[in-house]
Amino acid sequence: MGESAEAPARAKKKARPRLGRGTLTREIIVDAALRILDEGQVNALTFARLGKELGASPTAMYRHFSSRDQIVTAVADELIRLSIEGYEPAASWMDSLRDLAYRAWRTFAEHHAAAMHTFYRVTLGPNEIRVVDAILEAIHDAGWRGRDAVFNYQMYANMVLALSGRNAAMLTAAAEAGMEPGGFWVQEYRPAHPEEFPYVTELRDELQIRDGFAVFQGQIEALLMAMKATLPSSA
Amino acid sequence: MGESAEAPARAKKKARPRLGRGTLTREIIVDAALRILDEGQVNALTFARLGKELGASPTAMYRHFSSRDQIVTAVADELIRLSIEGYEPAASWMDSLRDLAYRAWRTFAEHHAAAMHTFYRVTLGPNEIRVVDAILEAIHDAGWRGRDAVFNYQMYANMVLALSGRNAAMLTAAAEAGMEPGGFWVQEYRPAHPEEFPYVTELRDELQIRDGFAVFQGQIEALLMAMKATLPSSA
DNA sequence: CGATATAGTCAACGTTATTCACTTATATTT
DNA sequence: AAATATAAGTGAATAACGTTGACTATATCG
Repeated sequence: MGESAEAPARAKKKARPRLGRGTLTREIIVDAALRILDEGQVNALTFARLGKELGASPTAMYRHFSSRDQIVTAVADELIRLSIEGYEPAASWMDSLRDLAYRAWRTFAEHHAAAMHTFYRVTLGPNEIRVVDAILEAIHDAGWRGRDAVFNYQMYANMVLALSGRNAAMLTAAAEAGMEPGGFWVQEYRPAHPEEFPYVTELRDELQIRDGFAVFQGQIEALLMAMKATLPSSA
Repeated sequence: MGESAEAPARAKKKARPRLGRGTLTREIIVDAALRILDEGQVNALTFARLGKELGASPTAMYRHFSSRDQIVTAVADELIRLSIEGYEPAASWMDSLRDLAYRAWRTFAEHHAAAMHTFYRVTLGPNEIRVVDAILEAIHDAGWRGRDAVFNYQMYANMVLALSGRNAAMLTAAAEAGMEPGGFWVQEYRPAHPEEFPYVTELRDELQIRDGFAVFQGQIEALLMAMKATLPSSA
């Protein structure tokens, strides 16, 4: 056994001591995973990278998750938690739904690489059910019940996730390609025969608008307005 | 030289003869890629799989595309082409936009694994500009011009892509997990403390609805209705 | 203090995208 | 038609990836 403690840095490769027993938990791993994804690259989340981030062996994660996919699903539920942290129902159901929608947009934009992997998943996790209940509460306050309530819930929730998710995916793809954040909102067409595409040609300059959030706001307002118009007895 | 033609099957491993020069083209590769993705698995599209599908060396693809990502982008433009094949403007701008929306939904659902990789990309390809022009034509017919036209175009196009794309992603994830196609539209919560989530508990049974297209229809109608309501001079 | 199960580690495997040196089929030139 | 050039298909090699199984240390319980 000798004096291995004397010059450990010079030793073959074993610089890192073994981690203690309770060092890793699901939460710690999920936090690290989110931190790694927040650097922006879609494929940055690898077991090797997780190991480096936590000073652990890459395979240590398998003691807490049975696959990479399970880690991603846990990150998805964490994203949901972040988005509803501190949420309180507003005075009107429309304001509640607006608030929840903007929260999702903001969280997904902030953690876009993580959101890209998660926006189409149903985690069935502990936080997801909280949001679902919060949305259903607003729907209930508006006056819908039963099947109608669920249909309106579906239209709203699915739309918020889809729009926020696509924005996150575009942000990630833009970062990956080295473009500026709003890059993928810009559509710059230079057709060989402009006369074939008169409308694109006419609006060439205006198509460069890149304020994704304003578009999102417009879409949410459109849905809320249409929902309100179909309210059973709002008179 | 010699009589290698006599027993080629017995030879070491070289069963396949070398392909002729014009055998592979971008189109042929894209078609094969789409065929492979249509089998349903997200990660089925590999160079090895492409090679097998085309009877070619996996690395042959690099003579026509410089990376896997470029193949996926080409598949994206092909999806766009498929979705507008045979499209003709309808009598009213709303019917045109409905038609284009349903086409996108159908194409994305049919080729969901491919759509999952492509719905957030701006391909700037030859087919994309055709759809953009078709949408802008309907917007023009409705009466919008300039900046307003572009904003309404953004709301519409972004929403159709996001909703159809999320549906495609859910279909793919469900296939991957061995669920039935509508699996991810079902949200079945069994909370430990039902009284904490009264609205989820009350609507437990109705939450199992799985008709994604009906929801999509509702969302599109909501947007069209809201757009119509803001038309400048429709009176 | 010693047994035991749990959590972290290490080496290995099969796949993956990508690169590079090569070879051969076709198009062009003479 | 023969010679040449060049683009297109090939195969071996590499590094990184997720996952597995055998191992080994450590915290806790009796």
